[in-house]
Amino acid sequence: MASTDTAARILDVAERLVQVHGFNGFSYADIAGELSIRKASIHHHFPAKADLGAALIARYKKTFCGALDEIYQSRVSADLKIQAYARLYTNVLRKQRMCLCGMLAADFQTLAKEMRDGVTDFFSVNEAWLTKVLEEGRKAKAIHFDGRASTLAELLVSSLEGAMLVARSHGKVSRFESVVKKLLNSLLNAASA
Amino acid sequence: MASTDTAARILDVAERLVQVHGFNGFSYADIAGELSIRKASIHHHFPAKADLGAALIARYKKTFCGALDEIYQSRVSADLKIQAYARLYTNVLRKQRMCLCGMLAADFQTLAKEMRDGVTDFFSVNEAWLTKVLEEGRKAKAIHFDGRASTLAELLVSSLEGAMLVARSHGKVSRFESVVKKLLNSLLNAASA
DNA sequence: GTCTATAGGTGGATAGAC
DNA sequence: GTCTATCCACCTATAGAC
Repeated sequence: MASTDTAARILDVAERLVQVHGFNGFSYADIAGELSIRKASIHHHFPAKADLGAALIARYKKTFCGALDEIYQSRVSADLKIQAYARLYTNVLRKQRMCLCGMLAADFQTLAKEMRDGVTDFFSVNEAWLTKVLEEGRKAKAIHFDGRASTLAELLVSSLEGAMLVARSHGKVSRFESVVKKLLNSLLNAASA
Repeated sequence: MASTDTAARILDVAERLVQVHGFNGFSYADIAGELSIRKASIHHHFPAKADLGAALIARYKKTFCGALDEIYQSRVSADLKIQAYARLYTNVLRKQRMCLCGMLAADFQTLAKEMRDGVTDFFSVNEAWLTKVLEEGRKAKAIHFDGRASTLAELLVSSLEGAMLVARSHGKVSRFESVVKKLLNSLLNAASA
C-alpha cells in the first residue's frame, strides 16, 4: 500500500535527521521537503512528533535486535561475536550518523515518557545480550575477564556510544576504529589477575 | 559591575540548560524567565545564540583546564591523577548534567563553525593532557599499558563521555561509577602482554 | 491519503526609549 | 544595561476539501 510505503519513507528520513541533528534539530518541514509531500501528510501518519519518535525507536530496536539474533546464532566464538557487535556501531558511524538511541540519550530530558522508556530499554536489551555472550564466552574460555559480566557489558555499550559521539566531532571513522580495537583488546584479552 | 555579573549569571543558567536539554533544547526565553530579565537583555550580552554558545564553551574549557592543571601539579602517581580526572566527570553527572562538550558533540552538526571548533578542541586538550599523564605514568612504572598513550587517552575520553551519556538515561550515578571503576582497572592495571 | 489553509504559539533577533 | 515593543520566520498541530 502507498500508505505503508509513505510511512516507511517518512521514518527513513526522520531516522537520519535524528541521528545527524538530534530530536530537537529537525522539523516536519524538513521531512516534507525531502519527500516532496506536505507536512499535513506526515501528521496523518504520525499525529505528534512524539509518535514519530516512538515509532523510530521501535523500528530501530527491532532492526538492531534482528542483527543481534543473527550474530548470536552464528556459531563463532564469543570474541568474534563481540567484534561483530562493534561492527554494527562502525557501520552506523560510516554513514556519518550517531546511534539513534545514543543521540536520543543526549536529548533524554526533553523527550516524552514513551520515548524515554524506549531509549532506556534499548540500552538494557543491548547490555543483556552482551552479558549473555560474555558469560558464555567466559565459560567456554574464549574470552577472559574478571568481575560481573553485566558491568563489562555496560562498559562496552558506554564506550561504543561515547566513541561514536566523540569521533563524530573529529569527523574520523579511523579514530573510532582504533579506539574500539584498543577497547576490545584490553577488556577481552587481558589475562585474569 | 552589574554587567559582568549579569553576563556570568546568564552563562550559569545557559550552561545548565545546555547540559540538561542540549543546545537546541532551550531558548533565550528560558534563561530570561529564570533570571527575571528580558530576552533583549540577553541579546545585549550575547547578540546571537552562537555567541552565547561560544562563550559557554570558552568558559567551560577554561574551568576544566584549571582543574587539569591542579591535578597535574598535585604530586601523586599517574593512576591517582587519572582517577582524579574521572572524578571531574562524576561531579558533573552528580548534578544530573551531561558534560557540556559531550552534549554539544551530539548537537555538533547543527552548530556554528566557531562552536564546532571549540568542541573539537576541548576533546583534543583532554586527550593531550591524558596522553602526557599516561606516558609519564608508564615511564615511572606507576601504570602499565601497551601501545600508544594517545590511543588510550582517546579511549578514556570516549568511554567517560559515553558512560555519562548512557548513565543519564538510566538515572543512576552508581552505574557510572561501577563502569568507570571497571574501565580504569582493566586499562591501567592490566599486566603487559 | 494527500492536499490547502490556517491556527496559535515560540524561535532568534532588532529598534529605540529610558 | 535594561526595558517595551515588534518583526518575521518557523514550529507543531488541526480542520476540512478533494
